[in-house]
Amino acid sequence: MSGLGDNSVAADQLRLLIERIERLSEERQGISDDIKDVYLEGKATGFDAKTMRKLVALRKIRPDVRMESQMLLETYASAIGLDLV
Amino acid sequence: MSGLGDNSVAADQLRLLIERIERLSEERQGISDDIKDVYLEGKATGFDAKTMRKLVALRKIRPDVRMESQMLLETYASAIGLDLV
Amino acid sequence: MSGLGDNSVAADQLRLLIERIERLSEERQGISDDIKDVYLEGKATGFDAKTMRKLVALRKIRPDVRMESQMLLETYASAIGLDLV
Amino acid sequence: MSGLGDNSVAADQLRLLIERIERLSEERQGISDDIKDVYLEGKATGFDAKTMRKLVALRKIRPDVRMESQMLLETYASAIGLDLV
DNA sequence: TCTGGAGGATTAGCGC
DNA sequence: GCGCTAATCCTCCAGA
Repeated sequence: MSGLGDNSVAADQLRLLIERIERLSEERQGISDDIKDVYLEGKATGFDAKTMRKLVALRKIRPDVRMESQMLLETYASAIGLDLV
Repeated sequence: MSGLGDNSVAADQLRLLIERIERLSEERQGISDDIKDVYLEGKATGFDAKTMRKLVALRKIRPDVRMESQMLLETYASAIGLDLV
Repeated sequence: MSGLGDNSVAADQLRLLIERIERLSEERQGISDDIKDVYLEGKATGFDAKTMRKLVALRKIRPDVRMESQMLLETYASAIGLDLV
Repeated sequence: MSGLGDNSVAADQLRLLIERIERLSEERQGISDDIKDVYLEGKATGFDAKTMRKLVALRKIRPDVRMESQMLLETYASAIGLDLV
């Protein structure tokens, strides 16, 4: 047998791996749901969800890198006459 | 003040929401890393990661729905002469 | 001047590049719309759009590769007792 | 027969639809390749591709909408003490 | 309105 | 190391 017939050791290993992944995926999904709830809570308090997402994304970037990117963008924008304000 | 000046109540609320999201996101990222590790472990044991992913995806679908889709696909494939085997 | 001030040569180059990209993007969007229309047409004729998408995706894969993947999937599915049929 | 057996009218319709989609997809892919080339050309001239992509994305947004979003972002950023500069 | 799915963009992993 | 492909993420839209 090639090692993957039913009940073989390899089959068991595979099943266990798949089940571990599924368990972890469920946990992750639960957290994703929690995150969604926080955004909804923010929205209910009057905050704009999209802007909140931008904030979170920006804070993930190291300040120096973020500012460097921003300056480059402003340089380019100015060059082609795009007003970022 | 419009409610979002520094140190205002709203500003505090916003900061707390953002921080909760960041904490949850970190947790989720940790789990994503764990999942990735399981795939790597499977790969190291000789399993094909892409196929494992397909398995996980298929198992998320209810059997009757999955089979219904599969039958429809086979009907269409046969109609245009595509050999699925 | 650093080479990107307004009206500089570099600024002109940048603007031209951006405009070319925008033109191409519009063309591409037009084609995407056409594709969407064909799916809608198929749907109106009674075909299932999702299954049509699967067909298109499958036909992009070389037959030997596709069958190889399918066989591997079936092997794995059988090993963990997942009924694909 | 349910209308999708080989050589039936429906089967022909399906095949034609699929083929139209494939033709359009090829065209679209060609344009995508062209776009990629323009970015490469820009990169070769010394421009940063990522920033160019940002420019293109920003120009797709109507100025008033873009500025409105930017102002909101700055308000939020200031509230939580994030320095956008 | 809000939920799910499709499209597009970004990013990570892989192979050359 | 870079370019390419594949996967994930996020946004947008259609449908309920």
